[in-house]
This record gives sequence, C-alpha cells and structure tokens, in this order.
Amino acid sequence: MQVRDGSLQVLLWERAQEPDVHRWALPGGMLRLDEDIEHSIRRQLKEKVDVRQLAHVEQLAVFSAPDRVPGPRLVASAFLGLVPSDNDPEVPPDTRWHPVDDLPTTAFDHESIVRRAQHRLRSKLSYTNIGFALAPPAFTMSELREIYSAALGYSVSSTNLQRVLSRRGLLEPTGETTKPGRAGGRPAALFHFTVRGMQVTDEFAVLRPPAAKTR
Amino acid sequence: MQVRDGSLQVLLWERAQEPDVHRWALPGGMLRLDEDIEHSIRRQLKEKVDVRQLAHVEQLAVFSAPDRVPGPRLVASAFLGLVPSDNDPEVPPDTRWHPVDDLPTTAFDHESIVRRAQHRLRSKLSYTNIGFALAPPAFTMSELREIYSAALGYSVSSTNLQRVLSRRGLLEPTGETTKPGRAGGRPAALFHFTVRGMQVTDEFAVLRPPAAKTR
DNA sequence: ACAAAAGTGTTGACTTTACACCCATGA
DNA sequence: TCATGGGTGTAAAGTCAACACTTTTGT
Repeated sequence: MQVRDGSLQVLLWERAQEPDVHRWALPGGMLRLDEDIEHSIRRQLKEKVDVRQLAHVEQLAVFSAPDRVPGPRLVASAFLGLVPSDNDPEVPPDTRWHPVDDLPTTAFDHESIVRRAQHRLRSKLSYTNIGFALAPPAFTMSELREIYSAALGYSVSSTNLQRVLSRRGLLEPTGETTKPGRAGGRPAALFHFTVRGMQVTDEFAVLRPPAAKTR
Repeated sequence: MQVRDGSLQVLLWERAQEPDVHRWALPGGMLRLDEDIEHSIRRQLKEKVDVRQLAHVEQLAVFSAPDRVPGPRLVASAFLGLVPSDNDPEVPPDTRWHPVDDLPTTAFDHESIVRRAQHRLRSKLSYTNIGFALAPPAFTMSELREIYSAALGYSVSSTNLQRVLSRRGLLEPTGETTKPGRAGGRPAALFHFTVRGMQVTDEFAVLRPPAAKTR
C-alpha cells in the first residue's frame, strides 16, 4: 500500500484468466520450498511488479476457508507491505494502483484482505511509528499531515500530529527548510523520523506495570 | 493457555518420536481439506487433548522458515486459544500444563510461538475485553486481580482494575456475594463480564477522529 | 500592508495511578 | 474490639484535541 494523490491506495493486478477473469487481485504467488513467506512476498513484488522499496512488511492473517478459491484447496497467507509516498515503481500494464475506498471488483476474497490491511494500518498509526514507512525520508509537517490523513481517512491536525510524534521522540527536525510556494507563507521546517524499523511506541494504554520506583 | 495455580500456563505434549523426541510441543496437527484452520484447531484440541472450553481463539502468526522442522518443508499457522480458569480438562498422560515462565525444552520453534502468544495476550489485556476468556463466569475482584496479574506478569491493583473495566462497561455486579474466609473480612461482591466475545475497548489511543460535533 | 502558510501557547476535558480512608465480617 | 480483607473517595500526574495567537514569507 502507498499514499498517492492524497489517498491510500493498493496495487492490484487484473486477472487475464479464469477463474475470476478481469477481476482485480492482490499481487502474490506460490511459495518456493527454499524461502519463507516474507521472502517470497518480497521476491514476487520485485519480479512481477517491480516494487522494491518496501519500507515495512508484516503478516496480516491466513485465509483458509475451504471454498475461498474455486478448484483445489488453497491457503493464502496475506501480508501488508508499505511503500513510501515518494517512490513510484514502474508497474506492468496489467497492474494499477486503486484507492482503498474505491476498489474495483476484486478476485476471490481479496477485498476482505484489503479491508483487513487498511484496518491494521489505521490502528498501528496510532500506537506505533509505522508512519515512517509511508513517508519520504524528509518531509514537512503539512506533508506528513496529508499522509496521515489519507491513511486514517479523516483530517489530522499537523499541530497535534507534531506534538504527539515529538513527545514520543520519533520526529526530529533536519535543520533544513523548504522554499515557500508562490503564494508566500512561512518556509516549512523539514523533519525526519528518528527510527527506521517499526516500534510500538504506546504500549499499555492501561494496566501499565507498577511504577518503577525511582530511588 | 490458561491461568492455573497463579501463573499463566500452556498445554504441551511430550513427543514420543523423532525428530525432537521427548521435547515438548504445542498441540496441533494437519489441516483437512474440508475445514478452515480455526476449525481444525478446535477439532484437534477436542479429539486429542479434550480441551473443549475455548472461550477465545485467534490467529497468531504463520511460521514458514524452510528449516523450522527437519524433513519436508512444513508451514505452521499458530493460534492462541484461551481456557477459563475454572475448567480443568482431562488431558492425556503425555500432555501437561507448563508455566510459560518456566518452559521445558520445546520441540522445533515452539518456544518462540509461545512467546509470541504471551506477548499478544498481554497486549490485548490492556485494550480489549479479552480477560473474559480467562475468567470464570462469575468472580470476585480479588480473583480477577490474580488472573490479570498472572497473565500480565506483574501485580495489578484490584481497585484500579475494577475502575478501568467498569468505566468501559465490561463489568457488572451479579448482586451476589461470597462468604468470607475463616479469617473474616468483608464478603466480596461477585462480578461477571457483560460481553462474551472479544471486543476492542480502547481503540485509537491517540490520533482519534475529530470529535463528532454533538448538535 | 496584507494574505498565506507554518508553528507555538494555552486551556479544558479526560484517564489513570496511587494511596488514604471507610465498611463488613469472624474470632 | 481487633485483625482481615473488600471497597470507595480523592488528589496528582499525564495526555490529548481544540483553538487562539504569533512568526515568516511573497506580492
């Protein structure tokens, strides 16, 4: 998934064969005997759709209903992969990015997989630093605000976004600023995330462990 | 998993054959063609170890490293299942409950699966009503306190536990009370959970949607 | 000077922990 | 009446959303 043109989008591939011809499917394929599933996902995205810049990949769920696809029983292990908004992989002609809120007719149970991914992403934006995987290496707070707004599906205040992320030590000014647009306005400071990999930043909303008595 | 004797325990089965003879393994088995994985798990627990009272079952993760078990490649889909502390299934002689903080030598990658399950449970105790699946149908706050403390691995105050769960509308007094022990003391009120299935009760720790303007 | 965009200060609402205190019972 | 365990009141700390206000730029 990626935030592009102000909305959260997912890369889908139009099936050319039965079953479910012309319906849109998630990229993926068969697992080789010598690789684990995450490795397989990365390989297929690279080989088939030229997506190499996955800033974050995580397991979503296994879909194992006996009738989820016609024909022989097939178990799917779904993953969520995030691409930073500044990259634009050259995808093949039969694939396209689709806004999550305006999906075409999907193949098999892929729509429910996309829904699950969207839900996971929304939740994690709140209690982890997962935003780093959607954002470019450096950004203004306005840009980050748009990314978060697109992914969450509602408007976020850049003021409060900055405060929340700063309090958690996730955000750091690079020192540089951007030029203002033609309309003028104060130049925006550039920020970047301090941590690369995903971390839980707000564990234990309640029922925290007892205070570690200082002294 | 279940809280028994004041600690969080997991049911393991001692392998009688190579590979990994005499090491302890999680219960499980092969997936049939006509069932989904959750159905399979419930079936195997029922048939093999007589565990029927699973108050909650959820997917944990897929383990797919090519060398996770010797021999032909085998992908495992791990689940977390919770048994309320008031039941004591009659398990076969080659299985035993083990405290998660004192595991025996486990087979294959099963220790990391247990760790993952423990982590998942701890997290969810904080932001969902998952405690209902560990507790008996009715309980005193002291009893619930012990269950939560065992599962979380640190001491929880029954005062605050009650308040947190009550505020969320998860807890309800049954009206009944218990007899005090021989040492005296005020009789404890009995409570039960208002909701049976798992629900997220504390979504959006931060970055909540804008207030739905009332009026 | 004015509009535009970015950033800061501040307030109020809400949670949650910690702890002092009160209540009901058996010996 | 005292010890014991259960339950309530309350204060202090922390977090967050909202919004007014200030800063910095281009025209």
